[in-house]
Amino acid sequence: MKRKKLFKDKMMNKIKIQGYEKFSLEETFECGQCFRWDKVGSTYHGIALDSDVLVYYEGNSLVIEGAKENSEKLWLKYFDLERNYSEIREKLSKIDSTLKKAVEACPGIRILRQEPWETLCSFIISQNNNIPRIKGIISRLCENFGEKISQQSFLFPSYKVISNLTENDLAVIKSGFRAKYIIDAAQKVSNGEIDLKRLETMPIFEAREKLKKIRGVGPKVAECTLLYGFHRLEAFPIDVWMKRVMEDYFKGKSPDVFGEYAGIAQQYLFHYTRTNNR
DNA sequence: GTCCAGGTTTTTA
DNA sequence: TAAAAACATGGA
Repeated sequence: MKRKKLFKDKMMNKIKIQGYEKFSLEETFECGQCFRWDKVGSTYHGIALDSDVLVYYEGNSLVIEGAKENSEKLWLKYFDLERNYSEIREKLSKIDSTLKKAVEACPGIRILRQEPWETLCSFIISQNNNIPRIKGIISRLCENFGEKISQQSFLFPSYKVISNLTENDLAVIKSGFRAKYIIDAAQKVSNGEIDLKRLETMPIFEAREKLKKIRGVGPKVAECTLLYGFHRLEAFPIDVWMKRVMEDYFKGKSPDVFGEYAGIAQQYLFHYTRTNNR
């Protein structure tokens, strides 16, 4: 029985990607944009694109083990590997010397294209919370209400499913006061009040206002959702860390100084100050 | 026991 | 209108 499973694992579909430039799994997964990727030895285990996968380097290839057949294109998009980041890094480096340092400290970061609903829900959970606990809550949310896709893995539950739950049902995930926010978000998406499809292309200022109609979604969560869930690279989330960065290095300036890639600039700066202050 | 965590809502002055 | 306090939970 166990042997059979092992055999099956061995035969699992593997995708190999080459030709990416300065991409780092560690910098990308540990920069605070995602909560469902975990380091396992020298690999990362995660659930994305409806698959339970292991990703790692093999020579100069990036391997995605467990990916669906013919999903290479989707994974390229997921990791944003088709975008010319070296050009963006150069552009950003010219804007400011602190930003230049931040860029050089973690050039392997990519902004993932995560599922919009999962991202919205995850960042609602993130408020006034720490990363280990955010991960725990999300993992319990998936185990209790998501579809099981393998021995240990569950998909992120749909908004449809969550929209029919009560705060009491959600007690098992121990999200505290955030439970009612999660349900409100699910209901507003379910009943069409919030149209995720339209948010993708809507002018960003309108999209912000739409998202903030959800209880528990303020400027920070809205901005994170736009950047990580909708790949709106001009979105610029400001949390306690970024507030400090802005105070220290960009006093009196607006995020506009970072231009169309403000979100990517934010990610370099966020990772830079966090790793330097520990 | 107290403080804090990738904030937001509610209450208070 | 702006500034505090409250909000659940768990680890340090």
